[in-house]
Amino acid sequence: MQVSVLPADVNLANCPSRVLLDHVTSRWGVLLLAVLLDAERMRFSALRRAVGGISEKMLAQTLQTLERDGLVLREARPVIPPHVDYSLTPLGREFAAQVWELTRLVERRLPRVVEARERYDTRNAEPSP
Amino acid sequence: MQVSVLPADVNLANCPSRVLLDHVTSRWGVLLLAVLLDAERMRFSALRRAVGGISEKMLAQTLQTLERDGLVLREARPVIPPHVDYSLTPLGREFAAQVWELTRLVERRLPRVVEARERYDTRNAEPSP
DNA sequence: GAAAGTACCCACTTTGAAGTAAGGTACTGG
DNA sequence: CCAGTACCTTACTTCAAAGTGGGTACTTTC
Repeated sequence: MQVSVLPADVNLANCPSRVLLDHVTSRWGVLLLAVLLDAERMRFSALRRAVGGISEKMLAQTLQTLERDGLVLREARPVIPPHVDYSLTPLGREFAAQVWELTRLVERRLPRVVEARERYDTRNAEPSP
Repeated sequence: MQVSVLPADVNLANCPSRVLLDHVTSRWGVLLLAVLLDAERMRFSALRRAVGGISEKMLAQTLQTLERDGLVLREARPVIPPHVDYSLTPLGREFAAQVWELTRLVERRLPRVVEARERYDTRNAEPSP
């Protein structure tokens, strides 16, 4: 029996790859992958401190999504107080490398973008109120 | 007078780079940048056809955001019917190259992610109903 | 004995991103 | 003369993402 596995295409509206793309480009997903690439392994509260502004809820939720997708490995040691380590899987490292580059590019090119916005705004200023 | 230009850091909650990151990782922003990298130059309706499921509103809105950020160049020829070409600026090409790689990686690795999700779901199935 | 660290979960509310639908313009082809 | 093309804009609505504030269970430190 023939199981049809069409190649994924993000440009198709109902392609499952869209969901994965949403996960790895999500607001907190990008940042978590990037810091995990720098860190090898991190605890919950260290991640919370590393990613400015993330809430505990969103941290837990995003980590679960990435874990389910096989990008993040969760290792809990049943001690008191609880000790949980998060790290990237080999698969996760592939994605993290990409988004890491993207975040660095964003940081590097921000000044140019700010200039571009200023140019755009003066060019498109209201001509006559 | 000293104008302080701190280096941008996406891990800081109130860093302006967060906004730019949101733009280039937005649902439709990623896809538009990626198709524009493949195409050199594209018209509005061609983009609409290329990116499955995008509405005219979101297409116009996302293009405006990317244009304002200096990533996309809009060239309108005042003819009837209107003819508008969209292309990447050199700056835009840098970002597009990154997200292009990311979309290809997503497509390539989707099968592994699907497997990972199945493993996760059976492992974490409800233990006793 | 009170507070803080540790890693969460749950319920509730808010926000904003996105979808839907319609209108508008100035023409061309049937 | 009506439909269609091309490129939008505006108004209204919806829905999921995210924020808020609480609780847990146990230990160590002040």
